[in-house]
Amino acid sequence: MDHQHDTRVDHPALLRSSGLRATTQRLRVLDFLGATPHATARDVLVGVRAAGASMSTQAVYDVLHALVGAGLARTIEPPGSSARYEVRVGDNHHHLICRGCGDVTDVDCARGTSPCLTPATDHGFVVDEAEIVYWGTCAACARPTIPNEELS
Amino acid sequence: MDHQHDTRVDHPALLRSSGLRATTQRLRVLDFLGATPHATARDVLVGVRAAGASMSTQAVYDVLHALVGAGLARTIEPPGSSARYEVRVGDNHHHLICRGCGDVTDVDCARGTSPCLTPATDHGFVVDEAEIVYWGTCAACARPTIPNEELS
DNA sequence: TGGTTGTCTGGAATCGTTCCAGTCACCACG
DNA sequence: CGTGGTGACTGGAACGATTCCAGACAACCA
Repeated sequence: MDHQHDTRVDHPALLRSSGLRATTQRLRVLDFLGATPHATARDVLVGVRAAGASMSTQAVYDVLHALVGAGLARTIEPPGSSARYEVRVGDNHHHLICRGCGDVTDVDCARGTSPCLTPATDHGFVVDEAEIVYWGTCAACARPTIPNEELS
Repeated sequence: MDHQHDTRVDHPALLRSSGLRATTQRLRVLDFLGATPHATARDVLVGVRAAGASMSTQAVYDVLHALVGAGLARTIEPPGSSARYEVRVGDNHHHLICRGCGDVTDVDCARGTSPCLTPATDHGFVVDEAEIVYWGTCAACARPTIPNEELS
């Protein structure tokens, strides 16, 4: 967990070059997302507040929407989970999602650029992306349960 | 749109063999889903009511959950859309989703059974399914707009 | 036929997300 | 550097999809 992350990115310049204002709130959110991939809006809210910012829920959503709209972030909406956000954009990567705990992990695309796959039949669609979600059980959930642990 | 659909399936027997009671409400929902793939809960509600049933929203959800739980239906949760339900289960098919109108279309898997793909790196996950969503523009949305139509 | 219990009813609640009018603060320009 | 324009945040409220809950109903089996 103690790895170098995007604190070296010039976030103010990044925002401005995307046509956005470099507000304090946006910088806080970008810092947080850089350190915490696949965070929910609530994760972001709690995280930026823990870092000393005073932001409302709405402001968090506003910031996230602005970032996504400018292509600096994107959303992942796993079934049964509130929306998650990541700043890894501009590449064609996919996700592993754990059926147990909901953990989301990036995985590089082994095939190439979008669309990395084409459907058997396109039904008249012009396909521009093939989004792949690998469902399974993560290492933590695959571990045997501790015998003393009660099943709910 | 005038095609034969699952009206010939013995829905009562299907339900009972899955350990569920063959209630009128469930039969209505199965009939509707057979005719209308990828329907939202609201679609189902409106649809079964149009067919003469008097059902509450909660009953619709209860029925859908029971069907999904018994493996007779499954959910699709496209981003930005409420949950959708389909009765095509037991095969490994994928979906085309239109970025414009949200239309969801089934597409057969060209690769085989689950998991039809494996990730470049599994990060410790035991992968059991690779879900593919082909994003693009459907034929209807790809048509040129009518010149008199105002852009909003 | 009657009893059991899964399922539906109908009102209410939850939660993630968005709306909205007013205030604030970034930043371009003089 | 100061200032005005306007994008962005505030704070209260609303919305919609979904779930909760206690009681009534109805499928089904003996």
